[in-house]
Amino acid sequence: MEERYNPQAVEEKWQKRWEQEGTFTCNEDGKKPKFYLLEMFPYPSGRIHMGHVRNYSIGDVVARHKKMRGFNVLHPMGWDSFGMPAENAAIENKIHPATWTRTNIATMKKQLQRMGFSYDWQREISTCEPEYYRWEQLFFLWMLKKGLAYKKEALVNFCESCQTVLANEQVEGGLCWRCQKEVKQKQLEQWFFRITQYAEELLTDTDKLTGWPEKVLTQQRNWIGKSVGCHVYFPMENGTEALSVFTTRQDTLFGASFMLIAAEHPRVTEIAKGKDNEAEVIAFVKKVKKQDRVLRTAENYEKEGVFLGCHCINPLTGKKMPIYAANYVLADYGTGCVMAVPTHDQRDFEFAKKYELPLIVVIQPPDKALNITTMTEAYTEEGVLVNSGQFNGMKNTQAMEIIADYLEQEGKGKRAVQYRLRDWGISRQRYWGAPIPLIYCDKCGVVPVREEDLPVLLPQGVQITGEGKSPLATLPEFVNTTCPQCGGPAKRETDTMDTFVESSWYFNRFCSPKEEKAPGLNTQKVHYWMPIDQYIGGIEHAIMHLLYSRFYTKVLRDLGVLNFAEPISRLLTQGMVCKESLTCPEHGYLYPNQVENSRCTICGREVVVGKTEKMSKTKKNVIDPDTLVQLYGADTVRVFCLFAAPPEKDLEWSDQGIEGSYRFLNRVWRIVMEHLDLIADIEKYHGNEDLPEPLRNLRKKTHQTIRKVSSDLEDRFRFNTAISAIMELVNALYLLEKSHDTLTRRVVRETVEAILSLLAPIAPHIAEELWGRIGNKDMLVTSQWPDYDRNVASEEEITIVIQINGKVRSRIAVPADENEENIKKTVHEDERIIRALADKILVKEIYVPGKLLNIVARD
RNA sequence: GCCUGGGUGGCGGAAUAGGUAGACGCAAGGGACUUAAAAUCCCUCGGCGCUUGUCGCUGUGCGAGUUCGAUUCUCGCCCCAGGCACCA
Repeated sequence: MEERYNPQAVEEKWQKRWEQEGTFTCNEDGKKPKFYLLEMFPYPSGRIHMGHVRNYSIGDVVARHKKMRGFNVLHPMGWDSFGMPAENAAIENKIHPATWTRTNIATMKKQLQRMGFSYDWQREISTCEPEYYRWEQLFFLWMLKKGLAYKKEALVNFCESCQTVLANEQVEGGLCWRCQKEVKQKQLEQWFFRITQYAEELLTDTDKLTGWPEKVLTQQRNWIGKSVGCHVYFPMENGTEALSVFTTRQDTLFGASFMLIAAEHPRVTEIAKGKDNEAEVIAFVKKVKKQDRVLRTAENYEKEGVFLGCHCINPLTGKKMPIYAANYVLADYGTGCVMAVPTHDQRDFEFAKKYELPLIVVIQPPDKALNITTMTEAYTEEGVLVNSGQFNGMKNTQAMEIIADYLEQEGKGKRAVQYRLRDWGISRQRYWGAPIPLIYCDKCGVVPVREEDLPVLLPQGVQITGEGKSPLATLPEFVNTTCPQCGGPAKRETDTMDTFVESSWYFNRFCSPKEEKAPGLNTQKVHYWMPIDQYIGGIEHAIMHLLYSRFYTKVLRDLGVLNFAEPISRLLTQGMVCKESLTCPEHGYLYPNQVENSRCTICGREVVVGKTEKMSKTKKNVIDPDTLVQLYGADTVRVFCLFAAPPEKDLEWSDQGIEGSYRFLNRVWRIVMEHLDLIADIEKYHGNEDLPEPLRNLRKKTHQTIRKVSSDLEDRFRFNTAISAIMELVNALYLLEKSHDTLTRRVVRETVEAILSLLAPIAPHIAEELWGRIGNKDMLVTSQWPDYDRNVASEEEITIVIQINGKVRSRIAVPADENEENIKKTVHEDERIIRALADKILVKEIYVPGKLLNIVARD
């Protein structure tokens, strides 16, 4: 009896071999072209889930394929190991974040190794270790020196009952997730990176990112949100400091009939001071501060405001404009003040109607006359200026520049560019992050930690309760220090850095993971490998992680560390693996294995099936691949993940179908074993003579499959269709009758080799095993990707579709090089076409070479 | 709400430059092999209709449009997902 496919044995054997031989260890020297392939490193949340497996299976196919294509491939893996879940685990299970994190890393590393991914594990990094974050602290100091890091007040979510700062994720419907009390906004001094200084470069460089998906670039451009307009100065009637406004609609300036200031803007309380309704204003400001920032500016959100008892002057009309504090204006965009033009802005229109404020039409549409008493909505289209003094009669689009010129001449305004992008707040009032290396001295102020004193280590002995101030602030031995400048007593900064900082430069560190000299990056090595040739990760990182990484790269360039401006040449954003979340009314989110017959296994209550969303530890809607690996082996899991959908598409998880992938690998195993004795010691066919038809067809299919799989892997990243094609080739091989004839054996050998080579990046273990069994001495993983012969792959006969008025009526088979004239002749001899055209008049014929002939006919 | 994507059989998906809709696989049904089961192999498989055919109509979220021809392009709508600056 033939030996059966035993994935566990095969996979463990080859994983050991690859490790022993250092197959995936790489270095800089070598004559091959370099290829840096990187997948987004995981947060070590506990166990690998299907989202990771999908991401890393895709990456591994590319890495192994590139290796077979002759590239010197860098394919590293590491851990984005600072973050909130470690602290949550500490609160829940009283386990130290470091212990929890390192245990998770060990587990997940084992899981990844069992998947057979081709990582160079010698380069493994973990961002929570001082060897990593010490350089980040150094970069912080350098950024501070350049003014790229600075401190300012900013709002945080604060729960007064827990006395702690909450992440957005920890606020559920405006309430604290732990105590259900109302969450307040609190002003805190926080550190920021001046990403806005790079806004223009980040924007213009998107044009250079030709290897990025357009949708990601569009999202980044919109996020940066450049708008071109003017600052306009509105003098106060009482002579105090004029209000400066940013507008992109200076053409509507004559229609500005009132002024709006963001409720949380410091100017609001200042202006209202001593006014009759000061108390009312203060109450309003308090109320708005509680409103959700996102909702507040929504189009259909109730617009609210309060009169500040004061006017400013329209600089062009000289008219008095009442000043209101409003909820739909944001303090941190533009100047925080907006000139309201109710006739030509919908939100201002609604506000004006509500508070009975004056309307002035300044743009007249071409087809109708606007009337302020009958208008039901703002007119936001183009038109001709009216009520606009010397600019009357101009098209509003033309008046843009002219009015801007006028404002500049008169000193009443200035052209200006505004970005929606805000500076990157990096302070976190948390323990499990990189400490910000600063010291506060009563005498010297803010003093940077001396470079030679880095790293500022995270202290170990800490109690994490989820309540009270930042954990570091509770440790006197950490907080109390001496000032590096004056030697007097001083206190350390107790905030840690946003974990996005670590992931903004880790790809550089992979190039010299053990570098101990400042700045932790060996320039020669980094410049050999960088930029990343192919980056692969979830679409959910389209904006923040990828934008921060681009920014940080430009900063490191300007700090003289790097010599390039963009870290990623080609980007593949994979869709998410989604699954519905399950919640128990008593126990919250549940893992799939905590549910039986739609009941919670802890308390027996009925579970609520939530919406389908990306797999995450928080939602517990994760699938652990281990059981699948145990059942079917890593190769099957890899094939299944790749076969289920194209990489960019979201994948709603269902384990239906994994049997099919397993069956396919079994079919591959069996067909090779069946032919083993016939093909083991024979050379593959590579001649030119005329073959009998079944062999000719098999060869054709073989070469077509090589062509198809090559282009699917290389150009299209369509692994699902690549696998389909290999399946078809395997099916074709099954249809061939076995024979001892030498020619057949040689052609079969060619096909089998092709199947195994094409399968090598996708299901590497089984391919490697069978490759050895058919008598190859060298490993498949380091062998060459197969070539195809165009002539062998080409079809000698093609099908031409015949349509009448766009509907398929017949098909004819013709030689591939048949000319149009002969095809038309054959078509008109086709019985079904003759019948269909019997009572019709031929109008015209459209011939698409090699594809179809459409006959347009009428009755 | 805003920004960005997506929607094709019972299911996952295919159709690569506007040109054969449903490749490949799953599930289901029928059959072969077997004492039996598993495994394997073969057949059927979008819907409706009939004269059961190399048949007709219909069909790619919904409604319109452009075109000889639209899953593909344009406009409007519905639904789903991602992001919205402290989840990573």
